[in-house]
Amino acid sequence: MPTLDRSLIRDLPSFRGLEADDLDLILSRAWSAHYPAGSEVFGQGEENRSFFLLLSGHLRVVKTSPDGHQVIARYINEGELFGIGVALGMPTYPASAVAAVDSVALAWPNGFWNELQSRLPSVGHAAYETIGARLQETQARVVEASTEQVEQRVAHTLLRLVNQSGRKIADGIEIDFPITRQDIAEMTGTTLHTVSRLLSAWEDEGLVRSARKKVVVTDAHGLLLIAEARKKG
Amino acid sequence: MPTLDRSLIRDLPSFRGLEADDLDLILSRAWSAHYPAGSEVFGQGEENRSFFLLLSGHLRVVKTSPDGHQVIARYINEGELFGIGVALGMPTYPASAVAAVDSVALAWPNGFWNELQSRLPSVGHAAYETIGARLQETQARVVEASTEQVEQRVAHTLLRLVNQSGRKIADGIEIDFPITRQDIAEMTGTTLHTVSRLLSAWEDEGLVRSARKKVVVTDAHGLLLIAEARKKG
DNA sequence: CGCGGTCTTGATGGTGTTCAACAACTGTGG
DNA sequence: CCACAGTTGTTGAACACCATCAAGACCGCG
Repeated sequence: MPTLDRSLIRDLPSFRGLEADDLDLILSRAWSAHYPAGSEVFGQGEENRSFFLLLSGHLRVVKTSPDGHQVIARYINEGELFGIGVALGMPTYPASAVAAVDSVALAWPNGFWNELQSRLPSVGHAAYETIGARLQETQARVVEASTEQVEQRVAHTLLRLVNQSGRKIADGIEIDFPITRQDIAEMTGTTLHTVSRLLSAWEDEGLVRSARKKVVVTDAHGLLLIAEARKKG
Repeated sequence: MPTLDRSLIRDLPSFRGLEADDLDLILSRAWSAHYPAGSEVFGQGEENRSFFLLLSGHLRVVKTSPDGHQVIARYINEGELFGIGVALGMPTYPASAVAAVDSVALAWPNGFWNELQSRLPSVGHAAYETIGARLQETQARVVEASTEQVEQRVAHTLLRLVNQSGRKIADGIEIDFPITRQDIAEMTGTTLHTVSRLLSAWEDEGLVRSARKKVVVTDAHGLLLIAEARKKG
């Protein structure tokens, strides 16, 4: 296997400002793997053995409830760490990670975590900030789920998706990976039927443009108005 | 101010196995404060300056949404760390902490965190495990909120409360602090009316016994059956 | 070309909110 | 010590939201 090149990770937020030696140390312990669209990087409940960094592609983080319902916890974008339960002492992965498109990831053995954290504290720090951001996002979702109507939740979710994984195109911002009505339903706790109706209505109002496995937000501000709408003062 | 005594923290999970010297170091940087029932330890959005450990009492962690809705994120019990956003690099507190009963907490300046983590890694490790457990719990709540009916969510919430903060009494397990229908509603994303109806029904079935600001689970197994009940196969 | 996956749209009904009124309890101040 | 106000809890009735059921259109792929 050819040695991994520093340029792969040099410019990522997690490794910003490291020396060439440090990058080489990190890469010397890493291996890379390709995951075809639809394949699983790790499964919920599996023993936590490695932590990862997504080099290219997009992953879906899916939690399956005891009664078989699927919930999409979040999407992972290029350059993000994932599967870092080792930083929180988790013995197993709490969710599955599935490639939404063909993806490439770096992986390290969990045993490397302590060494990494003590020799390059800035990397550990960055990882904990990532965790903090995700915790906040998860808590925000609890608040949304507890207080908002379906319409507002779907609007918020679309806005989050374009913020985190949006790609600017001619007439708006496109979600950068294939996403179905069912996927959006699993992020918002509703059904694909309701999502379909909402997207149709919003398309009529000129807020979004959608097609098969594709959503473009054409009027983020208008969508925000719906997301923030309060039924009662 | 009299020096804080080692016995205050010696037996807590976070500090298990530390030497007397280590405990003294930790206590030398701490101060303690009393919070009357209903008072705020810190407020959502305030600058994150300190982290805390609850010595006695119970706290409610409350998030207020932009449109004014309150959601109870969790309760803090005796011996638990809280307000440890510093470990995740959070600049402000993401929620408020309110004393549910008269409470006493130790506090440390955030600046002490790095020193603590490097000199006594086991404490840092314990804190990260606490964060991991809370993250998992929060994610479980997202799944519940997205997939379960109100009745199941309330049942799950009661079970979680008695597991985390239950006190065994003659005929069941009592939630160890005053809790209203409204509080339970804010933990489950419903209204106090619905909670009241459910508790009345469950009382008739002999699953719980409730009074003003008080709930006793008398048949945890029966409640679990409701919590796990699936409407559709 | 046929099949499976995706999407749309209508009709119907149930769950749980909302609105409303009142009862029970606690603490306070006269 | 009692009256009163504020908080907490109960219960009924009406309706809104959205899940569910149902049927079919559309699209891409093997």
